[in-house]
Amino acid sequence: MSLDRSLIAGLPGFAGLDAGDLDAVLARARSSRFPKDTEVFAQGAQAGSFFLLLAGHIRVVRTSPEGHQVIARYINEGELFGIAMAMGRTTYPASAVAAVDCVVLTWPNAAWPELQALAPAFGASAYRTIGTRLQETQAQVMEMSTQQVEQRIANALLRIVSQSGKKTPEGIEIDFPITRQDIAEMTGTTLHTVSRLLSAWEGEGLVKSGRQKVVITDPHALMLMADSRRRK
Amino acid sequence: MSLDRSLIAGLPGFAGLDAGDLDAVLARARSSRFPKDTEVFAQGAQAGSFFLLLAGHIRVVRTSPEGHQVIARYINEGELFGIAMAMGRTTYPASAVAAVDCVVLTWPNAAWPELQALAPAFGASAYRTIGTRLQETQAQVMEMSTQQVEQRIANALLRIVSQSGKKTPEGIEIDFPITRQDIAEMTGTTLHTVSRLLSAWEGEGLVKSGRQKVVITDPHALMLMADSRRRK
DNA sequence: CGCTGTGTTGAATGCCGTCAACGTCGGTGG
DNA sequence: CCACCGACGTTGACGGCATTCAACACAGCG
Repeated sequence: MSLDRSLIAGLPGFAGLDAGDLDAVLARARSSRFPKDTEVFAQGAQAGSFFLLLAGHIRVVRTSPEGHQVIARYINEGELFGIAMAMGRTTYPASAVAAVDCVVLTWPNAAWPELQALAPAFGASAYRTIGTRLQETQAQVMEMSTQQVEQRIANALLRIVSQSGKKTPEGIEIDFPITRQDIAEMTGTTLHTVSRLLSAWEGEGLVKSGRQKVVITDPHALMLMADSRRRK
Repeated sequence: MSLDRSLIAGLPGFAGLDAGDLDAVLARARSSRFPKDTEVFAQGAQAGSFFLLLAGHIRVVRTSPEGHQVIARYINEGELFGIAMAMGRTTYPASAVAAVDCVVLTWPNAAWPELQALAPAFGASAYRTIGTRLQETQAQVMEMSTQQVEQRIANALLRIVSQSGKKTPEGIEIDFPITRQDIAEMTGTTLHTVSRLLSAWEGEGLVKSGRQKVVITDPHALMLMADSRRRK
């Protein structure tokens, strides 16, 4: 058999399935590799499949008619993505780009009902995922409405490291390449402002940053930064 | 029987049900009236029920720990709301406040599986609703990232009238009371800025506004305003 | 060795938030 | 009926934060 059960056995959507069920789930899937900076799917394209990220990190990007880009979220290992179909959509609302080399499982939309039948937890888990993302996105709207750029960037960094942080001797590091521009597109600001802030924070010993790399050296101080309310 | 089938017969989630099924759906529901400015449910409260708005308009408000309020959306007649439960949540992530006198159907969470069994379209419709809201919220993030206040307000007004617009001799009117403050909380700005903008637009003949009232007199011109890109 | 992508930093502009004062409408109670 | 009061709305002045414009530095790569 080409795909090993252990790839998905530990995921919440497939908890409690026996070996045969897991094999049946995998039988409908195709595994593929996406090199860094390649698109898994493109915004506006017909949504014929849904995906599960086995390894790597994926950037979900929305592009406005005017060409502005916004990073809606990062997908971590083990997460579903591109589940437009479960939301009753026929096209993908955003593009998915591999932030590093990635391994992805792909199912055709037709497999959705089958997976739900095989794994009762699968549907619930998927819908919970969507619910969580709605929550997070609404929280982001609140942030953008009420917080200064400084705090939004601090929050964004903390959110990333909490999900994709790698401990190093110097602190917690974001374990995929991320540019100032990326951070700007996550927080609705410009790379200039991000650069200035990171430089300032580096001077204060909160972070250490380099080319496409950010290390949080003092998470606690950054958390203070994140919710020190400047506004009334 | 206390509730009439015609209340829900036309809604997408209950399409194609016969009279008996409709009665069964209604049998589990309770109808209640919420006077203007009363809460249907409160942010953070245990989510024991979900709701359908039969008549009126409801404001969904999120309040930050610091006391900032943001209007996440308005609920229109015929829409489900407070469906935290379908997203795997146990508390409501926002408050729902009646913008005018409202009539609301309430089901206990336990009725969710029953409704899905009775009306296969119900589940799909509900999940499509959540998907749509995720979409809209992400679009809002894009707006806030890339557009000026002026365009965000124009877009917000157009979105409202497209859903809750009432034609009048003078133009299209928002058919529930809405204050400058409300518009500010939808767009992440201040009531001062909204007031200035509306005054300016009134001078140019785009809108006519009064106390808790906004009428769009020139929708086309407002649409131009909405996506005239100032930024690069 | 030049080119492209990334990052830094300074200076100037301007949008929009903040502060402040006043005007107006509508409801309420004497 | 009128006076009062609170909620809502308007407008001006000021200033700060972040964008914009610009120039340079540096790394990686063909």
